Amino acid sequence: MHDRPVITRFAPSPTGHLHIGGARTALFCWAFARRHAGRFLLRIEDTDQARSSEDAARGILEDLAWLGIGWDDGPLWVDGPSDPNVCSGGQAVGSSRRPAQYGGDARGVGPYYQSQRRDIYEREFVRLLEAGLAYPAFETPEELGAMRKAAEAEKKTFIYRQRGDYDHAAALARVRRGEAHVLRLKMPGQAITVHDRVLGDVTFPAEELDDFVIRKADGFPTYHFAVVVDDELMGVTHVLRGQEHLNNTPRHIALQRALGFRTPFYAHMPLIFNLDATKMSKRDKDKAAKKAVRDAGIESVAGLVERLHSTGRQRERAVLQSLSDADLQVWLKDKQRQLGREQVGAVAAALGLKLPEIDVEDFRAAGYLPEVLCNFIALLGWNPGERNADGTDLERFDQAFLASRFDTDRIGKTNSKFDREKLLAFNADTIQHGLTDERFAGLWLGWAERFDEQLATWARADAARWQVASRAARPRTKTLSDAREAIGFALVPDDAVVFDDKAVGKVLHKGEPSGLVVLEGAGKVLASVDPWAPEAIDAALHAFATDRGLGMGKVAQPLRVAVTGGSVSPGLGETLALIGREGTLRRVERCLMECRGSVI
RNA sequence: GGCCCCGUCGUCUAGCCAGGUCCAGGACACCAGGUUUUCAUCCUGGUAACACGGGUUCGAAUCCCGUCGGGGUCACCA
Repeated sequence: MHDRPVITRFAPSPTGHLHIGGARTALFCWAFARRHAGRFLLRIEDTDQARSSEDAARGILEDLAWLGIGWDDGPLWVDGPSDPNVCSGGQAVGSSRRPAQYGGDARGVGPYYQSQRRDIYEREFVRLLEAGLAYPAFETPEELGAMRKAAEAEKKTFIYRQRGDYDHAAALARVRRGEAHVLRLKMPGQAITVHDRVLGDVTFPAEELDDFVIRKADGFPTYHFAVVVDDELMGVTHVLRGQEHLNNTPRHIALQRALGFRTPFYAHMPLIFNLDATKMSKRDKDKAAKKAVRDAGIESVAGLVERLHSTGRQRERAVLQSLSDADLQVWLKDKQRQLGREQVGAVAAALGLKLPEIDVEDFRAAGYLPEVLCNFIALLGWNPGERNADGTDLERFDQAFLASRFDTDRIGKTNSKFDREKLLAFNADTIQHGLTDERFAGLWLGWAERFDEQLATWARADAARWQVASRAARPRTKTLSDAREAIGFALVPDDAVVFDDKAVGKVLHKGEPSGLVVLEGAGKVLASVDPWAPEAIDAALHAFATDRGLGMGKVAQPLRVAVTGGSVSPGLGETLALIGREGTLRRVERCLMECRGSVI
């Protein structure tokens, strides 16, 4: 076993989007395989017929691909990320932006959907049954529930054991007659020790181990069974998974022994929680949205749509309108009731609410960069233990670094809390110091095309302007989604600029000469600036300021207020360039009129 | 409740396995200054932790035991 090539696997169940915790598990499995020149395998555990869906499976593949966590074996993925500028880590597809291709069945150990492997499981069930290592059990769920309750009444944990009068031949006969039944594994009655690479040896006493179900009444294998069989058949050597699985491991080992399989190496990773120590759950988003609607005192769909109107988002609008007032009421009153993902998103958009990010898709929509997200989650439970040249701890790294250093020996044992502030700082740092303007422009556009149609349209209308916008927004941007705020003034029609009273009072009406006087003079200078580009505009304005013996602030702020309505914007040259000469002059003119007309 | 895991600044962590160089280092956040045409960036400085109690030892954040605290798990879900 020690000389077998390393094979790790990530095995999500397709019941929803990829959770950030799952992403870390996948990343670690991927990194471990890379580090040991092995293979990383992806398997879809869809043995729960009721909850699994093909859509969810596809979504998970896409999330992984976006993160740059490519898999060697598994479902084929050739579409590639829909975002042409997406960063890819690890087995990078390179700067040529070819579509990524992951998966396939080079070793011939597929299929990788468990629902397609039922004949394989069946063979193994028969083996166990014939060897007397597994047996049919006929209790109904109701009966089991009663037994559990009875045990509880005695303050004991219910442990299922084979009945003393169990008769294998008779049981098999009942099965042949077609009686509903499950299959259970006969536990060996001895303590089982898990040799864990993170936690060390962990021993579970025999009394704690029950004869658990390995095949459900519907004929599907349980998770325990499928995972053990598939890991063996697919050659998995190292199982890295969350600590919540530790208690399952003795069962898996018992199963491996019964089936004559090898036991892989195990490494159970600590868990990730919210900052407030609650579990990171999809419900968090629904909760936040519900609270916001209640706090805003909104009771009808129309009330929500009205809020949305000002921001002009068509998609969210349609989503909201698909809701009825009755739906909304029921949702508001019932704590348990949850809205769909799209609906929650639309509600948040209407209220200008930032939803807590839980799934990979949430972080993507919020404008986090995939390589930053990977960097950050890698640090939750793992640390390279190296220093930078300046003596600080090395904590910023890319996937290539992870792939070259990652191992189980530096995985920590303690659970961690997900600090979004630090993630945000990482993201901001990468955007501001780790990207060129060109690359940022591409990433931002890719993001807009997926999440902000209005911005994307504006971007496509004028490529040169988009370059300026990117240059202006990048230094003030922490996530791709807030870059828009930095240049939002440019998307507003010239006559719709709203002048902030405070700003007007402070920079236009005060001073000697007053802001308005300076503004008028600056406007005249601007009329003849050529070319209309940031550098030329800045140069002209500096000359103007020097000429009048004014500090730059005295010139910049009145202009800023005149063209954006407020006192905050990117550099003045960029700000004016984005608005255009015509727009700038019109805005200055309009400001002069309005503010002189209403002298305070 | 049974079983299992864990316990260093508010948060992520380095240090622990091979006890002294640790009155505990870094990062994020926070606070105070500085640079700057606004904002952001950037620079400088600061506050802040070995859960508690016993051992072992010349010496313990590091080893042992106990207490307390947190988490996981107890399904025909994965």
